Amino acid sequence: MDASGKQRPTMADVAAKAGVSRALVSIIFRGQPGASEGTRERVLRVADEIGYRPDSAARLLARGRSRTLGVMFTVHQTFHADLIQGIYPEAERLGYDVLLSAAAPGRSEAKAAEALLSHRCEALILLGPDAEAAYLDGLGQRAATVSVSRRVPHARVDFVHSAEGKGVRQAMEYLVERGHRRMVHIDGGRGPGSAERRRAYRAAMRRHGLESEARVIAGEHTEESGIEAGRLLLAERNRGQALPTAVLAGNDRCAWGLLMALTRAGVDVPRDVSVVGYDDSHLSHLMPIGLTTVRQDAALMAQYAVRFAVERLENPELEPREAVLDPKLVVRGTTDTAPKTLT
Amino acid sequence: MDASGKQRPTMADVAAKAGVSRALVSIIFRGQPGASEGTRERVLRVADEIGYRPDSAARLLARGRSRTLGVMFTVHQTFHADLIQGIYPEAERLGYDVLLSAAAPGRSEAKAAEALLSHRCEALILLGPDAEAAYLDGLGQRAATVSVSRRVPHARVDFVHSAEGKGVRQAMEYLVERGHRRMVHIDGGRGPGSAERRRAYRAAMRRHGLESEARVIAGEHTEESGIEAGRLLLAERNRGQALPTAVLAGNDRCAWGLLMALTRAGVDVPRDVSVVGYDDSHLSHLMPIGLTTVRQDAALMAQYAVRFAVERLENPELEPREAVLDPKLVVRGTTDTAPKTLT
DNA sequence: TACACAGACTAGAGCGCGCTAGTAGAGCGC
DNA sequence: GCGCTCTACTAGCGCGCTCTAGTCTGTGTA
Repeated sequence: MDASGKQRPTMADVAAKAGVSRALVSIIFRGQPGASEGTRERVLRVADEIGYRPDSAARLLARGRSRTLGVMFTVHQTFHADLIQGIYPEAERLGYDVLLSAAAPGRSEAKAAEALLSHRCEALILLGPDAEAAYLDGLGQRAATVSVSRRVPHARVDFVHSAEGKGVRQAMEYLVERGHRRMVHIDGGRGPGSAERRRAYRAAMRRHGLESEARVIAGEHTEESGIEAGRLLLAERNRGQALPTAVLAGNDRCAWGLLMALTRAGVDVPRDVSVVGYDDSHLSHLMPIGLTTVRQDAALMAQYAVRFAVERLENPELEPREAVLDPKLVVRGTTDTAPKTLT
Repeated sequence: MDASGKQRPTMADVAAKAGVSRALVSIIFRGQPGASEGTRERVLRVADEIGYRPDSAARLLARGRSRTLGVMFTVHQTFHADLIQGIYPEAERLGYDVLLSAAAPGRSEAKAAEALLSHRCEALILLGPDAEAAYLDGLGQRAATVSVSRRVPHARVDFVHSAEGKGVRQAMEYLVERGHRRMVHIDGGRGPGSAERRRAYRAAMRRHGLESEARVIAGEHTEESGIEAGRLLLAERNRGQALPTAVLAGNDRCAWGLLMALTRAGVDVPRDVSVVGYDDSHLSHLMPIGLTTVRQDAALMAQYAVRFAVERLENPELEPREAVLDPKLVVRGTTDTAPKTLT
């Protein structure tokens, strides 16, 4: 508006125009007591008129604290999107700002994390981090740090995850009850939670006397991985080997890929093969028949992550904590009783 | 390290410990000339020892400029993930920092954008914004703003998109050449680019004398939408109506949903129905047979977006510009010649 | 010897805000 | 009138950095 240029207006501008001191404007914008109703309204109106917005860099510099949470996620991980969606409201509720930084092919987690730190995030929430434990511990020393889905032993890092074992167990019980015996697991490699899921799968097979049937196909938490596993199984079938009657995928993305591969090859899911995912990422309920999956409550995990971060901020001496959320098998359309075949 | 507490070390600490002035440390950290090689090394070593990291809030406050680009995206839009991945390297190349802010159910685009602005982003890159043109124009007045995929007429906003018309035309030509006549379009509602795509579809149908066959099913750029359209078509078939021989989806997510719906119902793609997507988001090549789609080069679009933002920053007087990238039909496995049926 | 001049370094103001320590004035009891 | 409290407000320092305008050497030149 001013001919003076496009400089962004500051608190001083608002103060001058409203005929009060800078300090009072500050008080008003922080919602503190100490200003009369009339002045408050007038100042806010003036601020609005000249388009004033608080400068969070200055604000952040002035009060020692930034009240900002940094969230590191990985591009293309749909479950991360679910988590992010849950992080915003909880952070807002507690009066914290949220900054996002993505890891991607070509952009390491370290780079993403450093960016957050240099922007003065007080706490880091790492979604399924893949970096070395030593590095993550280092982050934990520098800021309140919460890891979601990935356990980081012996590190100053809080940990939020679902009870992977329980989830897998539920899925396996469900399948066994429905007559499945030839059940394969596509694992998630070194992805978050996959070690536990793998272990639980093996334990479940053992418990039902199916050790000889147990089979883990090495995979990842990606669609590619599911497709590849599907191709592998189909190739085996073409060589005369029987398909498994059920597949427990490492996560939903993997299940999704597998599903595509099987369905496109004319395999009927769930008639011929049952498929179970893991995550209940927002896509899972979309498919016409829906993906049977183990639900991790993203919103709740997000809430815990934010609270852990904030509580650690308020009390840095806290010992690293762990939140274990109970996952829950969500039965949809990709599972059925085992096909009647001779074993 | 110090018993004095966990205060994060500042430039003054480095200066004191290295026995030089704060100013010199600043010079060194900015990589400016004016310090001897020896001092430079020593200071950097000391800084490393005490774990000093520049505080970008203070830095940003001190120099007028933040050299930070704010990127607003929508959670769960896979194509946005592709774009983000492309934005980082280009921004880094030009010496800019990147901050991300997500719009999500429950978090409006305005909120996301304001967050970026208050963190002093100098420029905004909006990925497929959905807000009102007037609001976006407002943003354009306040910061260098680039919209990707969504045209914002009469607004102070640069625009990067692909030539939607061309892409659709290529797809339609391809289908017509292969004998398709009953071709349906699932549109993207008011999603970015969908108006143009819809227009181009209609024009193509007209050009081939297929006006009477033209049909647009209202949709969105989501998997749900594709599934729903699929259900609609299947329901029609069950009432005796013929399926279309080809479907042009509003984007890849929609195509993906449609594909699931059709395949699950026993419809063979591409034998019975050909499906074409739009975006070439990173999933499209994953499916076993791959999705035939119109490629928008995400990396290139990201580059343009970043450059536009930076150039506008350097020269605010610039008239709003538009980058139109040529899309390209990528033929994969979801399209085939039209089934031989009597029309 | 005097003087310019480069290179290496420093003093100190100021970025926009938060916050502590105040002040001015109204209202009240005595 | 005095002291007191309470509300409404203000002065001004300091957050950690950048940047302008220096100072202080040592060296080359007349």
